[in-house]
Order: sequence, then structure tokens, then C-alpha cells
Amino acid sequence: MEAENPAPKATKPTAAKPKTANPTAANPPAGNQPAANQPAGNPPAEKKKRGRPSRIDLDTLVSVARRILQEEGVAALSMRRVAKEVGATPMALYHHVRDKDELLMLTLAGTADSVPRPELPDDPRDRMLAVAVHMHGTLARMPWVVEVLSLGDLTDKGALWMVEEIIDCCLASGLTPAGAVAAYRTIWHCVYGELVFRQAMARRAEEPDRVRHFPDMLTDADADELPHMTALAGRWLELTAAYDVSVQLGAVIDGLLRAGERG
Amino acid sequence: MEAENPAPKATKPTAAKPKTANPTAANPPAGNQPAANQPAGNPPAEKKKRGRPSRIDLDTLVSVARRILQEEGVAALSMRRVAKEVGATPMALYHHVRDKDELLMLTLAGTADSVPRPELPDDPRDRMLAVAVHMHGTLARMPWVVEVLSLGDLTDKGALWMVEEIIDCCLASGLTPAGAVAAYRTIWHCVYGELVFRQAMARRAEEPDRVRHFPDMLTDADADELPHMTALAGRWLELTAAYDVSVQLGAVIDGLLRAGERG
DNA sequence: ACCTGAACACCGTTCAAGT
DNA sequence: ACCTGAACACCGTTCAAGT
Repeated sequence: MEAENPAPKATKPTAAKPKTANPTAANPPAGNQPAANQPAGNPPAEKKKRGRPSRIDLDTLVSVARRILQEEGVAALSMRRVAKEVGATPMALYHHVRDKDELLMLTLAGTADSVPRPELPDDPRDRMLAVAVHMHGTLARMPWVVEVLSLGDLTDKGALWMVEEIIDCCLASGLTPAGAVAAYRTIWHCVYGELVFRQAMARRAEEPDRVRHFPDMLTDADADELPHMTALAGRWLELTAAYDVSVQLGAVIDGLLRAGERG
Repeated sequence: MEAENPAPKATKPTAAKPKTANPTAANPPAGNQPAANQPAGNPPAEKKKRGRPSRIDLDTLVSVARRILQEEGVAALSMRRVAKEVGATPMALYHHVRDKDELLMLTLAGTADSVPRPELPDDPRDRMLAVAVHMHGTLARMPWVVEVLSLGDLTDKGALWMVEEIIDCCLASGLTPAGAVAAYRTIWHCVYGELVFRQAMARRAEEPDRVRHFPDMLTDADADELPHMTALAGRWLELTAAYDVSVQLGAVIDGLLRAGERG
């Protein structure tokens, strides 16, 4: 019954083949959303290809999706919405991307290159701090990227120089390759986590009639078990607002590098 | 026209009043999902209240929602699904919760108390590391909580002892109150970030025919600009799998405490 | 007070058919 | 090869009405 594999040629298309060869190469930096602002109904008919000119192509799809994301966030992005904006049926998109998830990942390509690289100090410790702060600052100005990034990691080739720099600094400071990769990840977690909760707080602040759980849930009866929390409750917003990403990342980096020296 | 506020009594219900007085108090620890496993069509009729006995009450709503979340994740939770499982119309739920977001927040109450508190060492540094590792380990076993937590912070009163402990250790180590709160947040970012990407990696591993962006996107031509990345590309999965949360959190905590000593 | 029924304005995706 | 039309199986939520 299940003897040898029959006809290994191409009888059963394994459904695995991705539709885009190399998305990052096919989708150059794009500066700051080139001309995606006009209503995309009729694309400029000046690109000459043989055969029937397809009404929509992957680049415009991704551009339109990216614009929706940065103007209205991930919640506003739907296949139907993109289809409407390019003047096509929802199902037309599925000829260019496998599904919504693939379209989302493609929107990340080029975002890192849309921002100029900063000058970096030479000292490894200061250098990796500068890179980490730059990562954070860039993403703070692109909230939609943070939302999309939770689906996966490292999809934009233009962002790899930052990873390279941080790992280079770690190695220069004496960490092992494994330690350097781990240190990079920890730094990334700090950056990413801060952005997620900063954005969550911003969203909550927009709907003020929502139940506030903390610190409103604390009563005087909690002072026994939670003395510091009750004491700090009144200042909590002020204290969290004073959070300094640069200072915290500096401390984290110092800890990671010192652990490498000892290990 | 817009003179003095008319009739400050209760003429216009300001739509702000939350429907649950104190969700955490109204919803005790609940151990490990008490008896939410039987089909919840007919609730046990042994609770005697006056007036028409409501067919559904908030507690069963939250229990059912929590079960769906931990069995199938946030994507599977919908108001309609919960309604069906309690044997009611979708709209019946809106008499007990304001919207889906409120229901999600309510599911968090009691989750921290469902896990026993660990023994903690006395030394502040070791103590806060133990708490952080406990946070991470607990949430690693409750992926749905991580997903819901991105909507906000600190909604489960039973989780506050961990924040209290970490802040207490920071203060005992000489940090200022502001420094202690900041240090807690940084530790939380590390814990949370690790969990998000661990889960994202697990999700991606489940659908293996998806495009892998990294490190597959790297070619030999990138060796100039990204020497470490190309060199480490082959070992990347192995290296990230070797990530040790406890070691990393230890280094982060050391860095944070030392920064406090100097500051 | 608590719940139902119908409706509105959406989703992602499959499938068969058109050119 | 590229796209359409209709359909499937869903969403969260509003509104008017029932008891």
C-alpha cells in the first residue's frame, strides 16, 4: 500500500513554494512611502511587460498595506480593505500573496532603511547602547511595526546591521558567540517590551472610561501584604512616566558584559 | 447655552460606571478552573437569589472564557462562542460585561493564585532573580495570559506580590523608589519579551511551509557587511535554543542593582 | 432586570468559472 | 496567468422588542 514514493517529479505540487523569490530584494528601501498617497485606482500604465498587464502587482499591494498600517494600525488592515484601495476583488490579492500573514511580513521589508543610520561611538559598551537606543527610538515612531513584529523576528534585512553591531560589540567585549547572541536577544526583549507597554498605555489613555485595575484595586487593607505598592500607588503614573529607556538599557548592557567577563 | 451643569443628580447616566464592582474580589482565586469543564448549558440551580434567576452570571461567563483561552488561545475566543457555550444569545453577554475587552481582562483575575508561591532566598539579588524566574516559568505554562497581557498591565491582584518583592529587593539594595519601579519594569520587559518570541517561534514551527526570512535571506554577498551574522547563520537556531532565561535575568539584575549603587 | 431576534457592517478564505 | 462572483463560516456590536 504505502510502498515506494510514486513519480517524484512534480505530480503533487507540495503547496510549499513561496510566491515571492526574495521579498526584501524585490522591494527596495522605498524611502518614506514614495507615492502611495494618491488613490491607487489606476496605476501608472508606463511599465511595459509582455502578456496581459496585471492590474495589480505585489509592490503596490505591499505599499498600500504599509500605508494603511502606519496611518491606522494593524486593526484597520484587512485583505478586503487593501483590495478595495487597489480597485480589485479581495480574491485577486491571493494571486500575489499566500495569505494575510505573508502580506504583513512583506510590509516590514525596507522599514529599517527608511531611517538614517546614526553616528556611533567607538567604545563597544557605548556603541551597543547607542544602537539599542536607536532601535527603540525608531520603533517608537513606527508603532505598527511593533505590532507586526510580534508575529516573528528579523524579517527586514535592512535591520540586520543593528544586530551585527550589537553582536560585534559583545564579541569585542569578550563574550562567546553564544553569549553574544543571548545578550542581543535580551537587549531586544527590553526594547520590545518597553514599546509594547508604552503603546498599551497610550491606547488605554485614549478610552478614559475604562476600568482602571492598578493602582485603583489597592485598598488600605493591602498595606500589610503590599506595603511598597500601596505607598507608591499615588506616584505610580509619575514614576512610570519617568522611565528612561537609555538609562535602563545602559544598566542592562553593563550587566550582560560583566557576566561575560566572569563566565 | 452651555451655562451651569444641569441637575447633577443622576439624570444622565454617564456610561462610565463599570458593571463589576471589584472584579478580583468578586472572582476568588478559583484554584485550577473549578468545574468549568462540563457543558455549561444548565448551571446548578442551588444559588438562591430573589427575583428572576438570571440564566447566566458573570462568574460562569469568565470561567468559560478562561477555559476557551487556555485550551485554544485568544484567537478562538469570541463573544458568540462564549454565548453558545453558556446557552445564550451573543447579546446576553453584554448585560454582564461592557465588551470583549472587559471580558478578556476579567479572565486574568485569579490566574496568579492558581500557582503556589515558591520558597525564596533571603539575599535580595537572589530573591528578585527567583521571583523573576518564577514569573517567567508560570507564564510559560500559560501562553494565553501572555497574549492577553499585551492589552494592559497588572490587572490580577494575585500577581502583585511579585512586583512587591522585586521592588522590596531593589529598595533593600539601595535603589531609590523611582529606580526600583524602573528596575521592575525592565525585568518585566525581559520576561515578557522572551515569552512573546518564544511563543512566536513555536507558532511558526507549527506551519513549516512558511517562508523563513532569517537566516535564509543571507547570501555570501552579505559577508562583508554582516560578517558575524553570516558566520553564525548556521548555528542560529542552536544558539537561540540555548538561551537561558535565568542566566540572562541574573545578568540584567546585576546591572540594574549596580547602576543603583553608583546613581 | 434580563434576555431575544433581527440586523448592520464587517472578516479571511475556498471554489468554480470566466478571459 | 490573472481576475471575478458567489458563497461559506465566521466576527463585535446596536437597536427595538419581549417578559
